[in-house]
Amino acid sequence: MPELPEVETVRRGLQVQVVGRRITKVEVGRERSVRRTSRAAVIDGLTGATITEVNRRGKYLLCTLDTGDHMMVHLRMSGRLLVAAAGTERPPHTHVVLHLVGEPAQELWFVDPRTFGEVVVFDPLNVAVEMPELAKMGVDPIADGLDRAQFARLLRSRSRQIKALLLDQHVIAGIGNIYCDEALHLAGVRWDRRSDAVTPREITRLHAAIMQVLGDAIEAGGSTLADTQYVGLDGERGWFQLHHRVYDRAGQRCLTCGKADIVKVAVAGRGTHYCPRCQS
DNA sequence: AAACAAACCTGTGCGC
DNA sequence: TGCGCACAGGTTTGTT
Repeated sequence: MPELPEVETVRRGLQVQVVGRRITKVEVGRERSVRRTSRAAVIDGLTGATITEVNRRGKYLLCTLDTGDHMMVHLRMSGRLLVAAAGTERPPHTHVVLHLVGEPAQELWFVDPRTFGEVVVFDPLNVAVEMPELAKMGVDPIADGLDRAQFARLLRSRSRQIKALLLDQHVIAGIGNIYCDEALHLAGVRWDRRSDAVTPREITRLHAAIMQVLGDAIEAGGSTLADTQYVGLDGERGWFQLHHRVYDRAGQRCLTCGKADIVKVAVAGRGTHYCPRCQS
């Protein structure tokens, strides 16, 4: 579910509401959410610790603790982080709860119906062993910055369908299905173009489209679809879905040309939305 | 190397 | 109203 803009929105919420507060108690319900390590490792690693910093790399949230350890949270498809007053009734599928000191006392909930997401406490000195995917992650367009020249080099480094390349977290980190389809549409580039055959003019357009879509979506607090799966830390909805031009609009008139209908096809199991007239 | 398909889970929406 | 199937924002693994 959450892509870079949604994760960034959560990160900003954590920055304001959770940084500097000590964790007094930790509850782990479903062990699957902490499967990378163990229930004990997460409870022992977090109890008594204070989160001093919250960073994001791609779709990974990385919290620095005053103990020297780091806490990684990945929301995958259905994960949510929520802050609520201590003692508030918890929603179904609340698998990890961090009790935060303060007045009033609050709790940070990790809620995840599909249980694809995870919470990991690890020693950053052992990152290569405990979180190997972090070392292999590609450039984050927002956190690291991504200029046109570097983007052009990434496109030419492989010969793949452009959509597959943009979704590959080892190449560019943070773009998911929604923002990929939206960026390709804005740039007028079809999903099945070869990455190394995109023209210089198209590279310029696609680079600008990616930066704009991600930036605008962050400003809008991400996209909250009809199922309301994604919400921010306080349960607030994002509104970028109101600006979607192709995602989840199959069969509807293209908002760009006003003449063709949006087509949806399956590409490697992912729904892919595009305008056959605007994108070539 | 690239492109699928399947796997991991649960919930929801749709057609019948 | 109820049932069964398809599908969902992600990522990994295995197979062509």
